[in-house]
Amino acid sequence: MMKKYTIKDIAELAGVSKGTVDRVLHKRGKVSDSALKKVNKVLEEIEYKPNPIAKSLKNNKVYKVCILFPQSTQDSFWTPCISAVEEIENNYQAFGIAIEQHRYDSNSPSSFLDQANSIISTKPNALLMAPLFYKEAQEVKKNCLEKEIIISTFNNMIDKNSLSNYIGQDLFQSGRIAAKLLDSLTNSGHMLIVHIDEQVQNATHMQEKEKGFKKYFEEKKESHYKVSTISINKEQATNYAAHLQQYFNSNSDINGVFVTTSKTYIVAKFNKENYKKLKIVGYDLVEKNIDYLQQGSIDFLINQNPKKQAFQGLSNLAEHLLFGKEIPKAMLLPIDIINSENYKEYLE
Amino acid sequence: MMKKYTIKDIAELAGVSKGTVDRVLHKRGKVSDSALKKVNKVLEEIEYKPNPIAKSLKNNKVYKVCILFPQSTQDSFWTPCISAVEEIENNYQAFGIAIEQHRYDSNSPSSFLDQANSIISTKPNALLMAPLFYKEAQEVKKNCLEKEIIISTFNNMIDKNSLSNYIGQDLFQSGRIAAKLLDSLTNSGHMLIVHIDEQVQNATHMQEKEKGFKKYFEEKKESHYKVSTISINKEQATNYAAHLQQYFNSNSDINGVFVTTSKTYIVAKFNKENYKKLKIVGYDLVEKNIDYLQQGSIDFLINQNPKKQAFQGLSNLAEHLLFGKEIPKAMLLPIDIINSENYKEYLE
DNA sequence: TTGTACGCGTTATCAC
DNA sequence: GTGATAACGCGTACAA
Repeated sequence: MMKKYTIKDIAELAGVSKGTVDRVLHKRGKVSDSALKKVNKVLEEIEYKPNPIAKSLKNNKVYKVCILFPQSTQDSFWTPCISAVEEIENNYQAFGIAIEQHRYDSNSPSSFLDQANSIISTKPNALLMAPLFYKEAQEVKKNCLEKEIIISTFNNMIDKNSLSNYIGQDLFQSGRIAAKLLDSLTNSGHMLIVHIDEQVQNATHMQEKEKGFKKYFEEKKESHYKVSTISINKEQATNYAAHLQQYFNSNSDINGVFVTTSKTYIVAKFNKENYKKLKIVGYDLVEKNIDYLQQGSIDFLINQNPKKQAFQGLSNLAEHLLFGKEIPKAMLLPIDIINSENYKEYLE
Repeated sequence: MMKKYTIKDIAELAGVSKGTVDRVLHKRGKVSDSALKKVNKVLEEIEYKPNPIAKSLKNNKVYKVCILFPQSTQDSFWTPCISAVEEIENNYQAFGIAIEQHRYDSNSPSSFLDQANSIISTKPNALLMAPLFYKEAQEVKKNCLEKEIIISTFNNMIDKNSLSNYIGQDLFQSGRIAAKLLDSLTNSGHMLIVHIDEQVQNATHMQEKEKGFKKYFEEKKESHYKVSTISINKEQATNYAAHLQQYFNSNSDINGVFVTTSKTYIVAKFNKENYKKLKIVGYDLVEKNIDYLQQGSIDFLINQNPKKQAFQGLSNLAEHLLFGKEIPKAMLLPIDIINSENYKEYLE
């Protein structure tokens, strides 16, 4: 409950003026040797931390932070990001942070680019985005740098040297986790990786997961494991069940399936209605997946936690703008393993 | 980037002085009808949010927040709390929050009480504690209330009606999670719950977990499951292996074990060296558990996340003291499922 | 090279 | 009832 040391205190202790202390602290020069020594002596004895509240008091402006991610009508994976925005607004609105939410069509690179450029033209202080399209994201990044808009990305990385304040998960490791889970669920040795219904833009995503998955089984020494991969794209989407049935008929030794996207429910539905022998591990707490998780048709889900990603990203930006905190170059969030009993707490 | 509305703005718009606006906003009375109407009219038109930074500027004091939890020499479960304290210090020291860390002997109720009372006598602004001892905790709580010290608890609850700002997990649900995990790992029907090496004070903890575990199997319809329970206390601790061997010899159908404490490694060690057929689910990311997790002798760990608990507790207190945010009466944190592939991100 | 005065938004006090 | 003013801690502009 003691008092905090302020510049004024230091000035009094050193027998100089506030201005002089300020010049010493900020190394602006124009200080006599004798004054410098006096101030430094005091600074050594006490521990001075500038008050960030007072610092930011002068900023009577509203910082505009924009967030850009896909529409959730197309993929409910993104829905939780909305509540992240709401929470951040509650926390930081009074401090002068205004969040603007923008969405784009996850099937249209040009929609992403248009939205991003329209945001940039309004000159926000910072932009947090989930960039599905690599090439377009590069351009957006360039435009932001030009206009001195701070840029952060979440869920999808746009450069490996992390120059864009990435918040997300280690996708390779995430594939390993899926492998370990299926390994503990099954005893047979034939696993299937299923890529469902995603566009080219997510290729890196799925590839990383696949690599991690395979790596796990390669490392297992007593390895009698076999890993196969199939991709199902939109064109075949009219009849998933027939497609899957056909595949499993000729590969009846498979009993573990790793679905690399949030469309896990498609395989779960097939398994529940037709096949009934698969152990399934997939991604994300979307409604349909949770249904099958509760019914026991999906064994585990891996939570990519889009809400936490967005929340962290916005937090980092707000704290930086308000209090000058450094933005971490890369934050790898934990990868949550979800089963029918612990999903609830992760939903909110 | 627009300007924020301040009291001064409102005063100008309403044609009154700042003081009058202040009296209206804080309902201090002593305002004429005409002035009241003018100010209220402006307030309806614009959206005014007081600036919490300016509010707290006047507080040129250091708030003292104490945290009290068991020594980690006795149980490394508590070690991560230290880094929670460090992170909070980094975040809030400059705002005028000082954290004081205190520890007690987890085997000694009187040590807990002594430490707590010694803390209280220094009159901190708030106390966050992990109270292992129910009776003593009641007394501590009473003493805090008398001295107007804000009290919060983490990891262990001291009242069910949540009058003490509890941060922790749903232990019943945590038992259900363990059950589901063992259910997916084994096919036989005999499960064993092992309570190891804990004192009476943790009885509630372990009972809740046991209840949840049993409930899960009761609910399973096609239930050919059997659940047994054993407790191993300190006296028998000299020879865990013999003790366990004896039990399993006469219950050889058991192949799933749920250990309700962080001493999970004891059963894992026995299994690795002597028995080799158990699937094991237990608690907490302590070093020995992680070793066995990596070796495959423990299948899953449930993370009670003491660091996050402590971090949340301290955050809540700091934000309350600095900016007047409300302290949640109860925060139930997610219950993390950990395997050999995802423990790393949860450690830091 | 140094000291002083002012502004930021809020609140409390004091004089009218 | 009301309005003017000081104070909080920091940065900065300006005068000495």
